[in-house]
Amino acid sequence: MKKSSNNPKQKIQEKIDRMDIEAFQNDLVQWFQEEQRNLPWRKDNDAYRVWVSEVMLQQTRVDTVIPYYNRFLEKFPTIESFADADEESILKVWEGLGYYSRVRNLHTAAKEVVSKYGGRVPDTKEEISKLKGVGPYTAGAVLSIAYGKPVPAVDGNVMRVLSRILLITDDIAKPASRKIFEEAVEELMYHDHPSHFNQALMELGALICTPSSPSCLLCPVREHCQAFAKGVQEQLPVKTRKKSTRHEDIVAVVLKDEEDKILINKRPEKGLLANLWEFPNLKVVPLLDGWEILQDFLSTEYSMDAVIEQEDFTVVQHVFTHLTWKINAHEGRLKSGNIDGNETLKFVTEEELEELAFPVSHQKIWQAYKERVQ
DNA sequence: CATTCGTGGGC
DNA sequence: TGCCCAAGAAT
Repeated sequence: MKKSSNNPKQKIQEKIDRMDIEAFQNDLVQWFQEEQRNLPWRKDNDAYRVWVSEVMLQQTRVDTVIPYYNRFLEKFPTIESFADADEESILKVWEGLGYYSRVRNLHTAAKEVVSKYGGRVPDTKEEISKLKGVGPYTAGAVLSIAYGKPVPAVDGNVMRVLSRILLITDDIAKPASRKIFEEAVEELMYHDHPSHFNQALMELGALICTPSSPSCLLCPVREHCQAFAKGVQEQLPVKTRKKSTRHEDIVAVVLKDEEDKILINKRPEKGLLANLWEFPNLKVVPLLDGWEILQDFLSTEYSMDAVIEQEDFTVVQHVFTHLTWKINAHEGRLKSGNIDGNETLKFVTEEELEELAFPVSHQKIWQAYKERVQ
C-alpha cells in the first residue's frame, strides 16, 4: 500500500487526484447556472463594470453594495466619465461604504487605464495587477468574469468552500494560505467556463456553504466534500481571530460663525478616513471638561476665539474594525478669528456641507445636531 | 508577515 | 451586548 506524503502541498494534490474533477465541475457550474442570484453586475461582462463591482464587494456584503453600485454607474457610466471626475465627487458616491482608499485607488487606476490603455481594462494578469487596488483576487475576478481567462479568484468564500471540500486545515487568516487555495483552484478550474466556475465557488459560499450552519443537504457538490463525509464541516475553515480593538475618547465641535456657516476640516490624505471631511475634533483624556479643551484647541491651533456650550448635545459611539471612537460633540459659536492660512479648514452652509463626504461617525454628529432642539 | 483600513447585519 | 463577520489590498 502506498504511503501518503507528508508534504502538505502534495497531500492536497493527492486529494484532488482522487476526486472526480469533471463531475465536480459539472455539478457546481450547473447549480450556478440554475440558482445564481440576479445581481446588477451580472447583466453583462463589461470589464469596467465587473471591476467596479469587485472593488465594492471587497469585505462588503452584497446587499450593502447593490444600491451603491447602481448609483455609481448611473453617475459614472463609462470609465472615462469616472476617470474625469474630481476626488470630491468620487468620495461622495462612496460615502458610507467604508474602506475609502478603495475608491481613490480605483480612481487612480481608472485614469491610468484611460491614458495608458485607451480606456480598455488590461486583460493579462501581469498588466492588470499593476493597477492600484487590484490584488490577486480582483485580478482573477476581472480576468475570469470579463475576459473568460482561467485565473483563480480566491476570496474568503473560496477558501471556506475548498477548505471543506478538500479538508484543508491551513489557517485562512494567514496570508500565506491564499497560495495553497490558488493552487487548488488551478487544479480544479473548469476551463470551458472560468467565469462561471469562479463565481460558482463564491456563490456556493454565499448561499450554501456558509460560515455557520452550512446547508449541506442542499449542496450540489456534497458528494465531493470531504468535510461533509466526516461531518466536520462546522469545524472548517480554521481561522484565528484577530486582536481586540482599542478605544479613543474624542471631543468634537459644530462651530458656527456669525453667518451661521459651519466649520469643517478635511482629514489628511493618508490613514484612517483619508481626505474625508469632519467636524473639528481632537483626542482627549476622558473625564476632563470637553468644552474647555475645545475652546483651548480652537484658540491655540486655529487662533479662533469661540464660545463652546458646556453640555454636549450628543455622544457618538462608533466602532471600526480595529478601533472604537467615543465622540462627545459640543455646539459652539465663533466670536473672532478666521481660517486664513489653514488649507484644511472651511466654512460652509448646511446645503454645501451635505454635498461633501463625511464618515458615518460624523454624519451621526450632524444628524444629532439637526435634531438637537426637539 | 502583521497591521491598517469602514460599515451594517446577524446571532 | 459583544463578537464575527463580507466577493481584500496596501504598507
